[in-house]
Amino acid sequence: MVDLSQLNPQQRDAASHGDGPILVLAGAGSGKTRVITFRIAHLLARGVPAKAICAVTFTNKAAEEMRDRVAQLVRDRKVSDELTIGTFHALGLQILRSERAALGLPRGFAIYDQSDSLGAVREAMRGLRDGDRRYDAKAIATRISLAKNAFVAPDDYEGNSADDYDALTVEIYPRYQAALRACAAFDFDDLVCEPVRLFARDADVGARWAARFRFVMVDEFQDTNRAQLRMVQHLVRDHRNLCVVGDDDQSIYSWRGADPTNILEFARLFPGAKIVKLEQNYRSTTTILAAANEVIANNKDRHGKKLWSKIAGGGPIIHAVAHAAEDEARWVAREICGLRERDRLAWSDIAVMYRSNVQAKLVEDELRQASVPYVMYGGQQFFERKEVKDVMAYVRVALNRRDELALRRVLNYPARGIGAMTIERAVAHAHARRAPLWDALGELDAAGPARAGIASFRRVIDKLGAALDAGTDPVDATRALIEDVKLYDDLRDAAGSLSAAQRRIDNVESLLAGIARAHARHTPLGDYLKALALDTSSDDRTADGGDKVVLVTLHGAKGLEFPVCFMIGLEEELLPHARTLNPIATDVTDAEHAVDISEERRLCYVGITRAQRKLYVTRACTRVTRGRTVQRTPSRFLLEIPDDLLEVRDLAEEARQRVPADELRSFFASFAVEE
DNA sequence: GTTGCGTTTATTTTT
DNA sequence: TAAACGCAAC
Repeated sequence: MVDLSQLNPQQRDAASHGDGPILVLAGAGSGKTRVITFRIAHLLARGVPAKAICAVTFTNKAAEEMRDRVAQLVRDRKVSDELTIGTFHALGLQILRSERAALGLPRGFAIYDQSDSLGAVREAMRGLRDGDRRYDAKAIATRISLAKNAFVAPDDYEGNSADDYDALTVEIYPRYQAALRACAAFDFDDLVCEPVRLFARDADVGARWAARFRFVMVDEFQDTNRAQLRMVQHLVRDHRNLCVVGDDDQSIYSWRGADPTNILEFARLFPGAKIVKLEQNYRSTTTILAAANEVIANNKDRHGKKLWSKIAGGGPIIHAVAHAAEDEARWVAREICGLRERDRLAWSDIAVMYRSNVQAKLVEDELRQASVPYVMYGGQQFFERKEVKDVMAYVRVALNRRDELALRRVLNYPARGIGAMTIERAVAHAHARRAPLWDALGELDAAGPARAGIASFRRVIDKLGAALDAGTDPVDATRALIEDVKLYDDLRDAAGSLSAAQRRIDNVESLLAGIARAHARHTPLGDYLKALALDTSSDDRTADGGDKVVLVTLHGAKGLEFPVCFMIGLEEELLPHARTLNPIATDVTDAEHAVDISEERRLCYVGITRAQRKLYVTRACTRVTRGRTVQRTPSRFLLEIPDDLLEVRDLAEEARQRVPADELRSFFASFAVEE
């Protein structure tokens, strides 16, 4: 039996809830993962088979953590392995894969990641309105993605006809979708939408999946979009055993399609739902929570919660005011050094959080100056590793000749004399006959200057495909391909230095190692490639082993916690951000709709509640923005924190007093460094 | 294809 | 300010 007495009364109430819908409003640090894992363990103990339980998360990391914690609780790996725990996208993929026949899909159907799908949008935009090709494909891709998130089908898209991009999307979205289907490809959003459409289209399949799970749980429910809600609604259609956990006050992703009404209107969506609030916080001091509560209380449209904790101490929140942004960053760096020396903190106990990535630059400079080790979480797109995607493209084509994007990616890579002209002719030929590009290539093979190149391309692909079909070790088959196309020679030629070339070769080798591991697990190669597309966390950015200060955006900080947190740049136009304050004219919103800063406030709330013991909120009075020095106004959110929780530090004043000591210190420091 | 220059534009990001 | 982008020339 599971020992639910380890939980507080509200947690226990939620974890032991039986049949029917339940909404768990879990405040920051209130132990929501604990509730979900105990609930799963409790259901198992009650005799519910593991196969009948499904838990959905947003990230692979969250899914992994959940599975580990359940495994720890039930102490039976066999049982915990039978649970369905994964992201919405992984679940969608599982559905598509098992209904492959009903959908008429080839075994090697493709998953298009963001850059693949952007490429497909570009392709769909070709030829259309050729005169002004200055349209940004990314803007269209975003609209298509948002439409899919809102479960709007290609033919139903309307948008705002006054908006050029919306109007363009009306034309592009159906073409894009048709192109994907022609390639037997799905983008990330399709992984959620298409299963739902299949359920509606095919009653048998729909009934089967409605009966597949007896209990469904969804984490971070405030982040779900319309399409995801549809999927969940279907999965619990027949039994309504749905447990969702989330926090409306931490809804910060509506800009990418999350629909907070899902959590706000849960009781209406699922009549008779039980609602449990988790308000005891096990993370932060009373001071920090008081500040958080005061700030978030200014938002309307919330379920309403007041976090409390038993953790005392930590002192007041430090409100540091610098003259210039550079001074702010320098002070943060020095204070971090002070914390380590005075309070014996590890670097990794400390985080610096900011609204937008550009703000990190000044802090980075100062930390480097002070020799403080740091990592940036999230940051920019991690390097795409072109060479890995190239090899994957070859394999993708070998598994699915219709995967046009992959085909075009490597058709002339490494160069084999197939120029833009030839490709265009082949594409035109294929589209005219509504046939796959691969077949068109076969017909062009007989003539033209690119004849030899096309023939050799088809030969290597066919050879790889045949080898994979024949059950050859996929690593051997792929390695043979790499040799056939002389990939490593090309990498060596293209790279600037020997070490750069070696790194890229190593990247390909680690892909091969991954394929080998998958093969050892009896995972089919196609399945492994699809999983790889959905998995970004295996990249080495999560390598957080080292003791380093963490630099992270407020968005990226959600779900994390640190003993000491610095929230920097708490100024109007930074938080709340200028883009929220003055929506650009081309946007739909206008004077009639007052600007809504509630999501910015939630962002601030998320930041405050990351801190366990000590919180610093800092700002500057002047800052260089776009090459201009501008006067800054304190963030309105800062003013919402009661004064008695804050201790103000005037850094300009402090610096003036400290100048002699500082100069002395830097004098000795320079002495020591130069020897 | 790649380099270089002038121009433009400035959130947040996972799957 | 600075990086990302478009376009022209190699």
